[in-house]
Amino acid sequence: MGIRLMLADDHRMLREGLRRSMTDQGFDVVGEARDGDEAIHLAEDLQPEVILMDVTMPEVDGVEATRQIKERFSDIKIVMLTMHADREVLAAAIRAGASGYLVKDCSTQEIADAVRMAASGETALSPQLAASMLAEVRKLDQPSRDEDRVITKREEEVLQLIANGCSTGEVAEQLYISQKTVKNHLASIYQKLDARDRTQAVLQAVRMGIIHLD
Amino acid sequence: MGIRLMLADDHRMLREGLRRSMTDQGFDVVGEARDGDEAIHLAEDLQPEVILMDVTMPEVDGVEATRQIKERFSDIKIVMLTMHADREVLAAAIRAGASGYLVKDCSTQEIADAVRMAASGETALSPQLAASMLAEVRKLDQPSRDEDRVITKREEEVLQLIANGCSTGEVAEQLYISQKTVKNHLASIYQKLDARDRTQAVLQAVRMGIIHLD
DNA sequence: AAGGAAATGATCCGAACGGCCTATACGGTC
DNA sequence: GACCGTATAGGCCGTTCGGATCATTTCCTT
Repeated sequence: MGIRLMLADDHRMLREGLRRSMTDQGFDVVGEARDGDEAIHLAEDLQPEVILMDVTMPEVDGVEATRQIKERFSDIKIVMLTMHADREVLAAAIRAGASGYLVKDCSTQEIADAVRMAASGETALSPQLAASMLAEVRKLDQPSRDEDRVITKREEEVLQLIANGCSTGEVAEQLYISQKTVKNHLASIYQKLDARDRTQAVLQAVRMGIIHLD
Repeated sequence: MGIRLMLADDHRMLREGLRRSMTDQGFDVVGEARDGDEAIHLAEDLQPEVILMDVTMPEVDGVEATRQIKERFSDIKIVMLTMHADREVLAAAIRAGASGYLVKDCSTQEIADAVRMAASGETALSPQLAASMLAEVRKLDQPSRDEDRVITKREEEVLQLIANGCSTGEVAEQLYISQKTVKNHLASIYQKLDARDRTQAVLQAVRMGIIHLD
């Protein structure tokens, strides 16, 4: 029999397609998980050689599931699947211990190759995510590096709290700083984001993806 | 030969899986498109009976592509595929003229059934999106009717201008009304949206889809 | 004809906001 | 050691904001 493979994806359509493709490629698909939690438990029971794991799944996402599985069963290789080439997610996946990272828009052959490479201990990245990225990723390994950061971490905290509905005073309380400091941070934010009040600052930050709406 | 089917999805993996599944189910897969633009052109050339169209695609999204295809070739049936059950998108898809709406987490059999139903003029919705939704959607079909409108048209104008960066005075100028009236509208908005200041009001309105970020 | 919602407008007032200036402390970098 | 950015904090001041209350007109529905 071929390499013992397990699938983890919350979309049945994709699981079915993968199971057929991978079986045809000579792999032994020993199980399918519908979410990250199930993936963790099934990995323990089935002990597959390689797991093809989707990034976005209910309950526990693929990255976290990967982290937990690699923590307990470090010889299980995990190839991540994702819809879109996202550097942040790629970095997180590599950090979590993934042996590969594939964009779903790749051929059956490419997936099969990646699984075989993973099984033999190599790392496979989607052709779309060239090797050039790898270096960058290693560098960018530290959680949200300081370069190209528009506003500072503290300013971001302030802005996020404002977006969450806090007033200046409430932000000060939550961060254990004075109202004046909060206003200082805001003034700095206004400059950096080219905003003239908190409303514009928050909107601009949302547009730029700096902060998130609940 | 079976029903002439065309696929439109930007993920090759999904296209390959679908092509195999649908071919097995007796359909005649006559073409595949990688984005909305290609889907529109291929639909014209191939004149398929049914198109399985992903919602999220580059260039032109599935909903817009559906709208354009139905506008010119109203007898081509389109079944939308989506990753997640989203009422807003569902409503948009139905408005655009889609004959079906499937969540990707459904079986090959369900997809095949939906395609057959679409071909015979019926509307198929994912079991996950019960028929109960349909009524709601049809009701909500007219572009922003007055009922169940949270804030009035005027209030919406005010809020949109605030979101665009206007101060109270600037809103007043643009709408040819006094600052006081703007403040009155805002006060009314705060009540309705459960906000205590313009920042929260705008954010809440964005969350609710009442206003849009540039 | 009556009632109600929407849009318009006003006054008063306290609280919040934003601009401006200054200052200290800490951590890096040159 | 000097310098720069960040985080902290204070004061001052004029502007803006939001709450409360009230009035007028128009339009739509009852």
